[in-house]
Amino acid sequence: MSEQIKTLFEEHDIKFTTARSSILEVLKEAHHPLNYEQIKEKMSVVMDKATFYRNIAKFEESGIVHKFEADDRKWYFELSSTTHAHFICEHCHQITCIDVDLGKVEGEVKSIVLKGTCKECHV
Amino acid sequence: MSEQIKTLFEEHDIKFTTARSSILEVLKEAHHPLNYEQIKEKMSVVMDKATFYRNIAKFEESGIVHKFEADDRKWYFELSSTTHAHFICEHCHQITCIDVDLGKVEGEVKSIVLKGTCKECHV
DNA sequence: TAATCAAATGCAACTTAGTTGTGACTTAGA
DNA sequence: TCTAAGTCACAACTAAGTTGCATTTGATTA
Repeated sequence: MSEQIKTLFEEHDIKFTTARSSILEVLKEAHHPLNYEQIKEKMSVVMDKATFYRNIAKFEESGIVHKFEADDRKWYFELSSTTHAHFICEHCHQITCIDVDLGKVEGEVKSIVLKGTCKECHV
Repeated sequence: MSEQIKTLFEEHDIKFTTARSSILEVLKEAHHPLNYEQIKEKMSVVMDKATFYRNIAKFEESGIVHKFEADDRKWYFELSSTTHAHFICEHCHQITCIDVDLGKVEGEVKSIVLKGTCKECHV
């Protein structure tokens, strides 16, 4: 387990378990949001989906992980970082992180999701 | 039925039915996106959810209606108009339409969803 | 190191928005 | 009015995510 992840557990007063570190390990390696299925495939340990979702909920509560819905009725997860936008292509379903300048928006924005056709799929 | 809706059916070569006009009537009156339950409540006729979703699918195909997922695992529908953003408050779950200036984004953007805390809920 | 106990896990059953198959019924057009 | 193509209601289904509960695990204390 990486030092970075160990520190996350300590900072947020979360009990260490192999299941939890395995989830965070995957999210740390990925550089874009992943859903349950994708994370499951990459994880080194096998765990029940109930365990997965409960741990994700814990991470969310602590602000370690951020989640959002794409257009496929699935939750996508990523390690929290500065607020940035996600572009979801309706054709290839690829999710990419992008920087956008919103200008002024009233209220506090926590997530931004754009949908459409990415430049690869756009004719 | 309003002339506007009658015209929509003709323009898009969609067969007229009471179920269909009832759905569009509700969407026309609403000035923000609604989900199935909300539309059902407001509709003057009773229809099966299968009928509802199949008709919505038809409208989408024709580009009359636009849909997106909020953060509650439900689809929200509205009449298509110029591309604008939706702000979903994580506290009061109110969905509001807002104008944002995205600057340059590669690809073609069809929908923009912002989530966070609206100014009413923000302390 | 062993005992303790709150917290985490696995399993199975459940929830629910949305989807699909099918036979009966409408609608538009001749 | 008659007919074919399309639409409808009903019921059964799908699947991501949730919940209850008995068992296991890991941080803490002795």
